[in-house]
Amino acid sequence: MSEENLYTFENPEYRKTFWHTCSHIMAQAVKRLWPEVQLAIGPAIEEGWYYDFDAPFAFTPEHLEQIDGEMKKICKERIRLERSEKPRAEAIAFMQAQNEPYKVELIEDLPEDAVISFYTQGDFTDLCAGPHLDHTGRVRHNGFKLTKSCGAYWRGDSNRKMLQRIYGIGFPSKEELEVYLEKQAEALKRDHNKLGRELEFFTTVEEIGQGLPILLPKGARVIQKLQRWIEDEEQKRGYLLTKTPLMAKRDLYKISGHWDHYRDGMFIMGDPDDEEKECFALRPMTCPFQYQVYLNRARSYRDLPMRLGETSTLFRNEDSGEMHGLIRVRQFTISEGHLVLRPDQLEEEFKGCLELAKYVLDTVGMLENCTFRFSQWDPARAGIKYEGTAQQWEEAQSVMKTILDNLGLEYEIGIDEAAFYGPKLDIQYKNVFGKEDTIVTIQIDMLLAQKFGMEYVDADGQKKTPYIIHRTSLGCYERTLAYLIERYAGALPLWMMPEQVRVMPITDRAHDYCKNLVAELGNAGISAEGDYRSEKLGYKIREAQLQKVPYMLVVGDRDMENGTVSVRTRKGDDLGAMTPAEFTAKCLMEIATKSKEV
RNA sequence: GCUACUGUGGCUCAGUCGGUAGAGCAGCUGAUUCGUAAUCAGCAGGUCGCCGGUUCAAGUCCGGCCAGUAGCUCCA
Repeated sequence: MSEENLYTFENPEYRKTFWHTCSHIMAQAVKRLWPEVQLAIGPAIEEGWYYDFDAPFAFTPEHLEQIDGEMKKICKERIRLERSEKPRAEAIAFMQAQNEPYKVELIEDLPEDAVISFYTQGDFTDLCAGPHLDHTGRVRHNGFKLTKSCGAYWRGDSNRKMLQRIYGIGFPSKEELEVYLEKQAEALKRDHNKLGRELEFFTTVEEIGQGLPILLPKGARVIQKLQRWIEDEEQKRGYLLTKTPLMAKRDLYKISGHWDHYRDGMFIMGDPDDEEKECFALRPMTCPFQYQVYLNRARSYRDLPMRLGETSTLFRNEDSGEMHGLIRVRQFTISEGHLVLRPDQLEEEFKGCLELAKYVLDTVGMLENCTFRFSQWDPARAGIKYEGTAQQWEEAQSVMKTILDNLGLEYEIGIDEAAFYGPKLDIQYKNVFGKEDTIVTIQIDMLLAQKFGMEYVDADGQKKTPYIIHRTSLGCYERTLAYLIERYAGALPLWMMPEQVRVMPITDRAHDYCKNLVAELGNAGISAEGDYRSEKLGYKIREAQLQKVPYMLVVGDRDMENGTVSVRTRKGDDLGAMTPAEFTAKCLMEIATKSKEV
């Protein structure tokens, strides 16, 4: 990067520095307004910055306005930021004198030999590693905005005090800020939780409960199309379909380890502590159920790889604050699968799983926005969160690393993101708020086969323990539907739309012609509906457009005379007149190729 | 689970200082038959999330619960 580009927003380092200085300006403003407020931490983040405060009152929008006003003053004052260092004891004494206990704790936790640096801007000094801009005037008084305030635990620990976090975003100019805010507002219009309800894909009902959405006919139809496609695709790739129970006695979960590691996350029926009486739990995952398929009889090395697939409904008792639309729910259905393998098949099969996942995500148009995360264990939580020995974990993780590196896959590493039985490759997707969730996961498991006594007789006559891959292909259907709604702003590709064509007679004279057309399209496998209300054409078009119906077929006297239909797309393109046969062929072609056009 | 905020017909919202609920869209009925984003008229629709308290009187004030939103924590 050339010298002149160094100090521009193009440079991510500069951007972080800019936002970090913004966070100091915000902290200075808060301290000027309310000296009793204590400071925690205030970093730059991916988009903007935040600062955590411990205040004796709750920040309201009015407080944020006051802070904003004070920040503008600080920008105009063009205060220089000066770096300084203090020895450890002096640094602690300084922050104690300032009555900043959180800062004291931060310093105490630094290694003995750490350089402890401070940044001072006028009357405000903060513990900080830097770097920073040279003076506060670099931030324009109209180039930033405080976006929200909310609670956040001190040091991310839910057992410690909840502080108040204020988020902000800023740019070198007012115009850039406005462009950003405009883009944000546009993104929020795609929010599946709003659009999905408006378009009647799903709804929720208070009496049914949190995280239990009702899929309305349109949403149910989309999911049905996705499921049929995935089940067929998996069958082509050698998967065997299974159908296993939605619940089991606690005994099963004791074997799998879920009783010890996941009991709080399960819906339990019966008294879990009364060993005399039967106790059931709804399944939070499919693994131990699908393993029974393998265990049904003795297996030979010739049976492997055994690829088991199931459209599997799961139940997880998420905490009440976690639910979100269709993205985080308590009951959902996933494209679940388990592959039982010989060690020499692991790499090939893992590749196959990844290829399948990439193929389906690409087909639905989501792959380009996915990122990959190699989720590893945290040795510090061995035996608490994780089962198995360090040796087993090292082996599983190194096998996965080799596979990923051989594939040349770009990924980031997530420490302490693994499953309790093994490392994962998670495919992540961001919603309109920028929040990331796992859409697809592929996991290597070297532990559970042994727990369940799964074996195969190898060519040498010896009994051996297989490896297992846990994986999804399209992931959770509810979550995928949510992301599809956001990705396409509700205008899903033709092949998955519940209503693909709407036929619109201009006058009553065209009703019979249209009814015929709807029936013919239906026979050809195209979902079509007719709008026979005595409304004007513009009205019918507007309504179909708002409902994102891909094709509108307009039929008037002219079309009836010529034996044609006038075709219009939801994008607003007029494709002119064509014969019903021509239109049907065009439509069927686009459905068959799963086209993303229209 | 935690912090903050929100809850008025299917949807979007109004409702003053506490005085007994109002509009638009959607729906229904009728008229209209109109060629590419809203035809006109009429009708109907609400225990103001639920429970309790204060008060002569609560949509409005207070408490609890339920549900929703953002974030934190969690996410096999």
